[in-house]
Amino acid sequence: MLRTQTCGELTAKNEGETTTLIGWVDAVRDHGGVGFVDLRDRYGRTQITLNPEELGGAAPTLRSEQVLRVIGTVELRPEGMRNPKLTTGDIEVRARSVEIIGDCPPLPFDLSEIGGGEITDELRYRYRFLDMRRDSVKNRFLMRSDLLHQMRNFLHAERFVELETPVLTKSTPEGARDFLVPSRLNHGEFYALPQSPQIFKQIFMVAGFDRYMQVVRCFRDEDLRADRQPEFTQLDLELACVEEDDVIDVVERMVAHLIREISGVTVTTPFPRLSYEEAVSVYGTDAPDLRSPLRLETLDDLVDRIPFNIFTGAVEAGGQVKALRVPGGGAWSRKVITELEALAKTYGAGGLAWVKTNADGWVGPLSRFLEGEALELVAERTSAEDGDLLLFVADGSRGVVNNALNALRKEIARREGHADPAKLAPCWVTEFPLFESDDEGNPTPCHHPFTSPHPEDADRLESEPLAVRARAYDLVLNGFEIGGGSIRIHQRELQERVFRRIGLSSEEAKEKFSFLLEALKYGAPPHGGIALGIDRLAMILAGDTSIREVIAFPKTQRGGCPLTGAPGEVASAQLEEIGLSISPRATAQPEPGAD
RNA sequence: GGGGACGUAGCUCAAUUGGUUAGAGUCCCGGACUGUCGAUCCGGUGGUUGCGGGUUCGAGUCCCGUCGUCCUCGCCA
Repeated sequence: MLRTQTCGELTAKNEGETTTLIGWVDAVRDHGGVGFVDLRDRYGRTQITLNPEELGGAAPTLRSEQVLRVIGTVELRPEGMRNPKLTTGDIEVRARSVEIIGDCPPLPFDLSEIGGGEITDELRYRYRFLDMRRDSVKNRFLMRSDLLHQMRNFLHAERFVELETPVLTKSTPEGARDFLVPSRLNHGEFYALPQSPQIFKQIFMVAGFDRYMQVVRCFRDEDLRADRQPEFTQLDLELACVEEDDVIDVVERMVAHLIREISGVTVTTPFPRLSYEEAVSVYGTDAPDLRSPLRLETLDDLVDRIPFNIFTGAVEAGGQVKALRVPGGGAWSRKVITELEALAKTYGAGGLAWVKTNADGWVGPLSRFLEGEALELVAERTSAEDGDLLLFVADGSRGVVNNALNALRKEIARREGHADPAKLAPCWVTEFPLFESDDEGNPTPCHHPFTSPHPEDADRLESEPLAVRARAYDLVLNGFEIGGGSIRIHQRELQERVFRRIGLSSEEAKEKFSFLLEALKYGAPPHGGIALGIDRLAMILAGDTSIREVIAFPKTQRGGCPLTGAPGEVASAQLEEIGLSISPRATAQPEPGAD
């Protein structure tokens, strides 16, 4: 080894020892006759004392982030010079040799975590190797490493088998847009990168592995968001001979264990469970943030007694009227409410109706319609009290009402301090519909086409497909979907009925999924599983609002990698090899000075 | 594809109603200093105001376009 200790382990016990350390220059404090260097590595910081005379006069010029190899003696610091903030703060290393073994130019940005403003993400990711030297960034990746380690330990102890699946696989018709990889050996044909290893893991169940796990990269070519990257990591699980409760049980024991180990927080099990219908009704979303106590109330049955034609019109059009009660919101200004209305409008709401109570009684634009009996009914339904604000969204589309109110509920939670990142509120959402209606009104899977219908509803698959519940469940944490899974279809006959229902002919089904259908013929046990989004889980445990913070080399919103510059053009010879040519439109650059 | 915010020194930011030579901190370079731990003090270098066009006597500031970053709607089985 080139070093005898790390920068985090020398203490008073090592007094008098000779040590050799290697680390980065964290700070230089030069006092002329004496100088100090904080040497930093992954494990900590150690103060080096420099005396120009003892170093033979010609001491090198030291600068931040150079890599130094220091040979010296461990000495106790003089009384009053100790630094209680460092574990190595009782000692210092008096250098007799300092060598720059990795020089470093002036830095493109300030690594100091104290003072200074925020650096733009693009710059941080372009110089991620520098960014990661900062404690706050480094610690996120150490945490993520612990998280994966704890997951594997837990699951291996539960007799899961870690198996791998291909990255070059086959494009499937459903779901997100695939990333395609051209085949050199088969011109005109393409692999697809997996959106998830769904079918492979079901085949592992048919093979009898019984309990499968994999930490696996998945790819979806869709637009990016703060919580979505084109490649992301899942913890993928599948179990044979199980029902919903078995999957839910093992996952919530694991998640409670992870949260305890990583965050030191105890969450009680079992986690709360809500049906999909209940979640949408009460929170306006299938991924509710249970840290906020606010609830939505449906007023559809009261609109006949509220003389406000926007409300009655919404219900007559097949939509809804729902209210959100904000305790204490009576004190909120018109400006704040206008901001909330603007938010609601981004989700397609025509406007935001509201009333509030203050010393003048009920005031607000809606108050002239809400009087007497109507007011009493609404106040009773929403449990409104003096000093409250009531917000109403009415629309002919239930989706608009729920999306807008979910956004308002989250925004209000943020403003009221209910979105404390240290609080962790997991829940399960169950009994999703098996299908939703696509643009043409045809049923399309809510989850994926291998999800088993609820046994009570299976006979309505053909007659009332949209009313069929699925044996699907999502794990939600602080308003983020961090996992989703289901009990799968393990009978070929039922699987073919579902394919038919979503408009896949038996030829198409055979073409796309013949390997699964084939496997299901050969003795498939009942099975089910789940996939957890590791990036999102790590993000929440780190208290962040973007998964980029816990991804080592993330992509920008346009899908670029600031570090490597990917994606990039390739040599024409490479294109020829795979039999591809690029259409001119895609590569045409406006020529400077043209026209 | 749509909406919004931002883009000024390597970095973080400022610049009054459109008005003189675009400033400060930090970094970097030089100097002073034997106990600092965000060392301090003195001096200095550093600018295509993202890019292109327009309005104007005059544009960092106003207008149009474009590029980039971030947030978001659509999209994400």
